[in-house]
Amino acid sequence: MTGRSSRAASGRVRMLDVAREAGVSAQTVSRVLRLPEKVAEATRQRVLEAIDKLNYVPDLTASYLASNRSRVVALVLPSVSMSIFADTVAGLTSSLDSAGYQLLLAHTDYSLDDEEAAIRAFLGRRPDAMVLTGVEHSARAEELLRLSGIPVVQTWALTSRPIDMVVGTDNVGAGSALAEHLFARGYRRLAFVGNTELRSRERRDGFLAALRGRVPEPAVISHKGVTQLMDEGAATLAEVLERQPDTDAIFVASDIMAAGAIFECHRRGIRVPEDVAIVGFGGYDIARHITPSLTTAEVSGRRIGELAAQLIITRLAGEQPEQSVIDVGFEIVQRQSA
Amino acid sequence: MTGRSSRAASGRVRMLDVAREAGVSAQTVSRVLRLPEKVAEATRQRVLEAIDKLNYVPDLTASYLASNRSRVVALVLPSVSMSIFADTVAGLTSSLDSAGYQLLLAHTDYSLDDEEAAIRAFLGRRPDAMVLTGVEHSARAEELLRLSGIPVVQTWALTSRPIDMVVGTDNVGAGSALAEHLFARGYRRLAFVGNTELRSRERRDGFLAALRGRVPEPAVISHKGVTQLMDEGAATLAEVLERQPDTDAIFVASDIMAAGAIFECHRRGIRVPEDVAIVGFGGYDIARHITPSLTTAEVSGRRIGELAAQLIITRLAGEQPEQSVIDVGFEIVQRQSA
DNA sequence: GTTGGTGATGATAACGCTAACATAGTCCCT
DNA sequence: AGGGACTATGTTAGCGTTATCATCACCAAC
Repeated sequence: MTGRSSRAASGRVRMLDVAREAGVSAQTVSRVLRLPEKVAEATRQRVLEAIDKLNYVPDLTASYLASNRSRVVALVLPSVSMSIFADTVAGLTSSLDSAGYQLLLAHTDYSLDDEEAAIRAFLGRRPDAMVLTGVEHSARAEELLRLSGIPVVQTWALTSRPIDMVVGTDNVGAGSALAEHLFARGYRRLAFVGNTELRSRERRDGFLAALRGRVPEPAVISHKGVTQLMDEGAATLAEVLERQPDTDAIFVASDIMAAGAIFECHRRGIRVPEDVAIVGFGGYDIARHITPSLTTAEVSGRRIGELAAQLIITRLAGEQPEQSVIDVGFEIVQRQSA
Repeated sequence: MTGRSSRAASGRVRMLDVAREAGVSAQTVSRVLRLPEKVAEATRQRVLEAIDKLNYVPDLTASYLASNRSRVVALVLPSVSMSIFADTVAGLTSSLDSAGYQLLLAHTDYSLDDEEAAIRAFLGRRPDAMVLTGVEHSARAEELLRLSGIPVVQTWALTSRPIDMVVGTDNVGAGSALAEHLFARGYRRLAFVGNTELRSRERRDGFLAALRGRVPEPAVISHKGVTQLMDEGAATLAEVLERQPDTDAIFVASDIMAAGAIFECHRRGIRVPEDVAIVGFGGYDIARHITPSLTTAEVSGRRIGELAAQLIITRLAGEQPEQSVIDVGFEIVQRQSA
């Protein structure tokens, strides 16, 4: 048996093997897979049987090379301990799956350098589109994305000058809405707990701006950890109470951390909201379930994912979406904790 | 300008463009990328400058086609609302990233048919390895994986006959260990809450087997939902108490659901563990933080991910790992809830 | 000064697929 | 009966990379 006569060197079944089995050309097999309505019923059946018999799995890598469509969407997340982004991923995949796209995943550990590396590595896979978290990226990363020419969706935050498209919420607005909520309910000695990401900083800025001049300057605690959110919540609660013992309300920039803070209050015998009120951000399951239940700014992560998928699908179909900046909004949900 | 003379039809920068810019052949550019020590220092510098200047991003798709190595690892999870699997994903990616592999992700919604579809789609991307969750798969899926010839790691459960390799824990053993724990602490009117997956069924079987003949047959509640775990936990608690009002201890097959059950107890004024004791499985953050803290069987999801990555890397380096079945064990951690 | 080894680089032929064009057959209209 | 339109299928030529082998310059050893 010489050279490529049957199963090529790799030993894998190729389209040509299927074609021979079915007595047609490779192109017809390709058509059965991609444009079945263009192939006569009888031929199609024979080809499908051959595919089944030989356990043929088309090589999408080669398909990309020939057609320039990879049917892969790349997703860059800050962290894969993604309780926080799980809904977004779910919304994204459920929409993309049905359109035949697959998901390539990377995480950045909240570092712009790591993000650039991830984006660079992703571009080598020639994805049809890319989804990023946040709107803050290295200049080089933005340049590479622009040059790549693929649709790019930034998520969770908003910006008037997206790389391409953006689906998110107004973090500054959410921060000030929560500030107003706490102020209206009579809290005056406030504190903010968040991390160093842009989104968290925006919530802080909105929070502080809304309160400026009306209450004493709130304490601001910033933490860098990203993985053990509940632990961080517990630890920062302690820090807040040490730095500003008369604090009567805390805005914790994530529900998971806020839950950690509430649990720490339980352990210390601090009553929520009587001794200290707590509000969160996100709208995760635990906010509804925890006792006391958590007042929070709800954002639909799932909807962000779905809209991002929709934008991508529209663009890949060659159309222009109506808007390239979508604000999914937020809702202040009042519960027991504040 | 005719045909391929400079930037090909796609408009993208190819290796050949870099080669021309640097005054070398494409093969030399390829070598700079893959075997830099084989290229003279001066040449290498020129090539690197050209790459930088042209913003060249190598096409890994074409690279795969030529070299038969994709440097992609595919991961199939039951659900991407993956609070449960987040640690495994983290362990997996941190090990694989540094080895230069990228991660392709799909979810199955706990359906074997969906899993088969995901596996089939993945194989088309020609991953260098595949990681599955659980050890239960459709016959066709197993066949496709065997035929593909790539390393396959099944995770979280154990089996003596893996498709290829497996890293997990003894779910039956964990179930019976928790049963012994509850029995030793004097609980006699027991219940089990889990879902229909094999891993959950194994925990149930171990639990029931350990108790058989020693206590009245425990109530068994099975649920199918998979996304809103805390909601499920709350709902099934209600169901347990209705079906078997004198229940004094419940084994809930996942910490997240167990937390949901504890929260429901708070709401109903049921004291844990005085009125009803609760134990979970997993060892997630919330088990430590919730009040009362949750007694559970801890399994290191992160370690599962790391070991899976290690097995893959070993195999892709052409070596044979010492064991193809790795039991990461579990640890019964006693806390306040039982 | 020939031989042979070594190190750096280049030329060519795949890898498995699809786009684009080519061909042959069929049907219908005038 | 001839022409045009359409349908079903085949042929050819890449897509961007790397494996393999070839080439060439240089130097050491005899």
